[in-house]
Amino acid sequence: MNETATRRRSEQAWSEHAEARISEAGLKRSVPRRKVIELLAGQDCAVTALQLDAELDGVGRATVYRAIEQLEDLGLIQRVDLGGSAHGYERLEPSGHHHHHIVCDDCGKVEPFEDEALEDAIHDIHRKGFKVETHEVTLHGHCQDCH
Amino acid sequence: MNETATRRRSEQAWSEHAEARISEAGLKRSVPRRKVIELLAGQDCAVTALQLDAELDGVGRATVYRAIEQLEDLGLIQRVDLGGSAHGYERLEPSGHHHHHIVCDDCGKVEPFEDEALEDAIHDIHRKGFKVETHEVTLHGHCQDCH
DNA sequence: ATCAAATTGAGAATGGTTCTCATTTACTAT
DNA sequence: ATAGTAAATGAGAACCATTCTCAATTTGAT
Repeated sequence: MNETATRRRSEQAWSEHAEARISEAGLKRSVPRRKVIELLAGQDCAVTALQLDAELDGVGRATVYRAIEQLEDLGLIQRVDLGGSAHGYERLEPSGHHHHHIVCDDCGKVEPFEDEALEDAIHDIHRKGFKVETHEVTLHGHCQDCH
Repeated sequence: MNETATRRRSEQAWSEHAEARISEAGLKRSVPRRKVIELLAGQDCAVTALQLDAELDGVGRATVYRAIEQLEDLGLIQRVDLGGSAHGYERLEPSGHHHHHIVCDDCGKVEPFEDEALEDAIHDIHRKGFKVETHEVTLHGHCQDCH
């Protein structure tokens, strides 16, 4: 199985998972929200609310923002700060598998990366009085083109 | 020497360092910008542009934002995303000493933390084509009061 | 088919940030 | 000191991202 096929299966798993969680939470399965979920399912990295809105015909902007808020509250997506003015959002896989980001502060280019040792170090952090659910790591610097 | 005295000395070192870097960059030493620097120097954790503006009489909002942009470009402060609508900013010590943040996604409470092993893991990350300058780590979860 | 509750879209309102521009201030060379 | 010049400023307009409002529609359970 190639990479594209693997990703397609994971997308499907996530959107089904998301729809199921929506129902469990007592919310209805509406068409516009499903469109938002499907679009998020197909992204490789973070997208902004306005990017989603621009891609979705027949879905109001308010609906996009509302869907994002609900998905975030249910732990299905995560907000990430990639340096610009708008926030990005990306899937949280049920498996826990995820990446972090490296950002060029000059041109704004964003690349995802994964690091096992980093994950281990983060999982070893325990703070009294806090139950940690997710985490976000961003490296800032300059890319080759801007250096 | 107690903690307060240690911090006071570090604040002073930072504001002097910041003023010096401002001059080196060919910028003038203006009174309003100095007020912004002094106020940033006295903070224990991240503050927003609007918080700075509210504290500073006789300094225009635009000046606060301009000062923040310049200080960020010079690597003297760092922007951090702490979950709310506005961005926070905090000093980057010349020594490299810094903390990260743990945020309660329910009430918005923010606590700083430090972790040596985490820093080591981050410093071991190398990405071809990128020169990493700074990094940001945020843990999200629920605090005792909200759990 | 009926009903109540959830959801929606359009647009207004808000909050945070950036821009504009005429005036003031800081540094440099006299 | 003084004058010249470029940087910096404040007030408010403008802008972008986000949230709110509300009447109309859709959904899921009866």
